[in-house]
Amino acid sequence: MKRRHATLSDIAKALNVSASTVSRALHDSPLIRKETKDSVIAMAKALNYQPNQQAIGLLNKKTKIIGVIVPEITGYFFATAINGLQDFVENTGYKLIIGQSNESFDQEAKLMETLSLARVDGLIISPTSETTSNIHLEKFRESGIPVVVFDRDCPNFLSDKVFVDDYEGAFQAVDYLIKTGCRKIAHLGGPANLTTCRCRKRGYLDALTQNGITPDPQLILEVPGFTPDCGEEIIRDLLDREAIPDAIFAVNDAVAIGTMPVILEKGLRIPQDISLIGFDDEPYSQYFMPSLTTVWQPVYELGLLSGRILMNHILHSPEEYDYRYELLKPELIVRQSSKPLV
Amino acid sequence: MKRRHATLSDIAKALNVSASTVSRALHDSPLIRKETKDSVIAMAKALNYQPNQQAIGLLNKKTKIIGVIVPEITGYFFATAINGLQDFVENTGYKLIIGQSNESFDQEAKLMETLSLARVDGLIISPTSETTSNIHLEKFRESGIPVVVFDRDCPNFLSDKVFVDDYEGAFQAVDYLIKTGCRKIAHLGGPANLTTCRCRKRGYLDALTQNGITPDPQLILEVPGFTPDCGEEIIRDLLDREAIPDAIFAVNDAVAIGTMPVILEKGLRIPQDISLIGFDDEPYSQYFMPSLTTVWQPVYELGLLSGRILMNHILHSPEEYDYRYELLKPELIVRQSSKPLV
DNA sequence: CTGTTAGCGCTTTCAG
DNA sequence: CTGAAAGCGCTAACAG
Repeated sequence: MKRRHATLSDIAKALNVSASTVSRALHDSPLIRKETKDSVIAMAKALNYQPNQQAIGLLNKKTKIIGVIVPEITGYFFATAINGLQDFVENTGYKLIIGQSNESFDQEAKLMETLSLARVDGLIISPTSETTSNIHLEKFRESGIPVVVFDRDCPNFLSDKVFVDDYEGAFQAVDYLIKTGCRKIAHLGGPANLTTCRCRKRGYLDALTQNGITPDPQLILEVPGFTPDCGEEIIRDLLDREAIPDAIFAVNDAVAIGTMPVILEKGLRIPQDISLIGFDDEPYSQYFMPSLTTVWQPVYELGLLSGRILMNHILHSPEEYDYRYELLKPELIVRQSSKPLV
Repeated sequence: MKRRHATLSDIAKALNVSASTVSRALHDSPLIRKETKDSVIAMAKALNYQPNQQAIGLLNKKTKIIGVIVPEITGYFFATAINGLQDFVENTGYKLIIGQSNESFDQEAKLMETLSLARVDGLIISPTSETTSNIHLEKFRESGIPVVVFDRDCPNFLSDKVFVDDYEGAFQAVDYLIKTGCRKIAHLGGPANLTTCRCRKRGYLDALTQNGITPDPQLILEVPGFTPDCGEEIIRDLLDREAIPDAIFAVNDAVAIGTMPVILEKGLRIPQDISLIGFDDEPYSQYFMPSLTTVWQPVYELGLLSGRILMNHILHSPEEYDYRYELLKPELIVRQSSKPLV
């Protein structure tokens, strides 16, 4: 049974008043007599009135929707960030439309097109590993829609930005490896186009050199993606060489975990022969054996803060706006896949 | 620099024609002369015209938004289902608004309120483990908004439904355990209010009895949630008893994985002393050691099909509608945490 | 082939 | 205190 939604004038007619009176009453305007208000409110409830957001939006040019674009949603990292985002946004009356770029620039551009059409009031985005141009973002900003870039940077694009200090996290991890006696530390890095991956690599390199170790190019590898099979594949190459590393710092937990079966299968022990450190602290990482040492990231906060900053920008959009730049602190979580400090 | 979005009449004015001509031209109406069309299209592009969905929606009472409510989004299961859903919906011009109920009935009800306010054209929902009443769903249906229930059933609620055959998956898993020589098979079941959990339990029970084994109530436990620590906690109780099971069938992979460290720590071997089977086939499950035997579910298809059915209902909503009921087939994936067939 | 008009549901002047 | 009227951007009769 399809019932039309009740409208303002439905209430107005039922009460023999005008639509504007009803509108004002519902907005608790001081211009309306108490009794009128009460009867209006009662009738609204009786008719199960719900204001039509589209009409309101049409009027004040707002959709109360914010767009989110992430590379993917099935992994722990972005799903958790979205979680934080949503928990914040929920209480503001805003809704989230989420799109996945699948690490494809074209899909990302297409999504932005869709979101632009949907007239979102703001955008939160983490770019793909293919994204090198900002034209699509610039177009968004030119039409006055606030944008927050999070986790992965879009260099040269001016906007609010919220990141995790990847450099610091990587530095700590590698520094820790060195302090536990490791010298030949390999790095399984991610796609070099991503700022996160570049930062982690820099952290790795700096930790080495500051500890008097010359980085060995042979030990610096790049995986094409962030899944366990990427780790599995690349570790086979690495372990087939004569000089085997005594530690591995992987770009994330998934890659690290992909290496574990191969390492053990070669008769090597973790951490006695090879220490292993990941990045992200995924929920499962502590359940592997040995449990995985990793760098925890404040992902939930990352999403939450991005949401807070965007909403702030949307609601009190000033003429002159100072873009924010936030850097959240990660934390090394030591478990069994690395040796104890000596 | 905030530029107003171009409107139909902007184009009309620039070309000295009426707004309706522009509208018709843009819709490629046969009533419009080719030259007019061309000039309109050119001008639309020049002004970067984007039709205002809110105005259109206001007119034809559609938002082109469909609401999605899932218990959570950070786990592999629902994230992947949403993935499938989104991949389908993407090409239809519809957008998704996703909400998480966090297994709370109140949050679920509140989300439905929000989605109703947002005037979504349809709803896809997997209810919480607390949901026992359908009043909120009924209200939705009464206002004529198509609903698809997926994965977890809302008994007695009439709508399209898409599930995985949990009974069948569980039966296969337990039958396999028995065929590999296990007799004392424990079940770590999930919240009994969930149809999925009840079906899995029934599959477990039937597999036992059909193989001439009397179920042992001592071996049938219930975990409060779906995380590894739930498994960790409950397995400690179980292994503290004198009669230790020779196999465990867990409600999902996460719970199964939570038990692994405890089992091994007690000096028991998997699968020689205890076979272990999970449910879901999460991405990491094959990387544990031993790798986890599990029941794979067609999650992506689950989401995709739910989307397809909903869109079909929305687009060709007939007067008389036969609700669909789809049951997708899971598949047992045998790995190292269970013994080979004898 | 094209223009005029009305109206989707709501808010907001401007008049009473 | 309340009503009438205009308009957000678009489409769909109804006229030419």
